[in-house]
Amino acid sequence: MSSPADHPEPDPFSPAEFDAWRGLLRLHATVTGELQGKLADEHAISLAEYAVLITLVTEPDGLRMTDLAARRLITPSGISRVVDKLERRGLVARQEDPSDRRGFLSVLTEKGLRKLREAQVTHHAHVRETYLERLTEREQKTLARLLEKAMPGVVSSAVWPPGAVPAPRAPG
Amino acid sequence: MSSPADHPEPDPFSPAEFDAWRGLLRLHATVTGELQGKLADEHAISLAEYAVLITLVTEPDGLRMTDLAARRLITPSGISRVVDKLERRGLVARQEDPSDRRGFLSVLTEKGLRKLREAQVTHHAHVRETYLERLTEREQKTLARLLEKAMPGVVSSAVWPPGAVPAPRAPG
DNA sequence: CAAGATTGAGAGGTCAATCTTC
DNA sequence: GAAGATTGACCTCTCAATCTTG
Repeated sequence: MSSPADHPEPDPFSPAEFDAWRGLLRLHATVTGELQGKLADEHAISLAEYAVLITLVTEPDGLRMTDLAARRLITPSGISRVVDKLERRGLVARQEDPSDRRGFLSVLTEKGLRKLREAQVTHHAHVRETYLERLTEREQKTLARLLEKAMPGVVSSAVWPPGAVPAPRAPG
Repeated sequence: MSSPADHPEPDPFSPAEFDAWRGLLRLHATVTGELQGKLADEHAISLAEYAVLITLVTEPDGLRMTDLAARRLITPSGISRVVDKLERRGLVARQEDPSDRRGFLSVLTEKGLRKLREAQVTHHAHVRETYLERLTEREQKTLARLLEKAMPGVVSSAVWPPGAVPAPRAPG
């Protein structure tokens, strides 16, 4: 016969490690799971699509597909399909990259901007209600500082993973 | 013409809110993304499968499919398919629920326990290297306390969502 | 008829292969 | 030949429908 007692846990998590890991997983799954549903019901948009729109709104010149993929932490293949869907709905547009004929730039359209601003109300309200609202500003800052310490750059870096998108090219 | 300036952000996140939300998303995506790859390469197991095994190891009598789904925050449909895969590989077994002939219990097999213990080494090492290791025990506790305050029960509740799994039935 | 579990169809992602341009 | 983008094959999960038992 055999039981879990015969196969002891190798190098188990301490209680503090266990709580910090499980809490992160559960909170993330709960917030994003419900958020997916609300965005789909109220705005007919997925969380992945929302993430693409919110990434592009800060890039008036657009982003190359590969860079957009790196920012969203999905593959070029996956980005190509998300952008396909958004383009069919007129929320983003593909433009040829004038500096490299292999590349395409995804840019937010006027319609995409309006859609983003509508969806953002739902998004922010939900994230606040289920996560941020019960923390003081000081606690939010402490939490962000701990996340940054756990994985340097994860909060402070303008892009993630760091260095995925090069600094703006010097003119000429 | 129109530009983002004409569609101002409605009720935007404060810097503290923004950092706390973005840091959570990025850290989660980075840790779990790489973890998926390592578990697949080294143990031929997905993160969803690992999560099922780690859930069942604490339940010597097994869990009903619906309860297992609630614990893993996926649908009964999804659990049915994951358990199918694990059962074909002999890592879990389905047993008829003696108290309700509609139900089935998923139980961990001896082989599943061995696989879990092997995978756990990879899992814990990765989570420590990319997340827990740069925090002191005190910081890990602070982080867990903040997550718990943000979403009460998310750390402290033995099961999540709370109440998904009923207390053990009284004998008889 | 309600609840537990499963199945078919579809959405959304990955990897490997392909095409075009550097 | 390498890099950027896309497509085909496949995998996993969800939703809606179905089957069985309470």
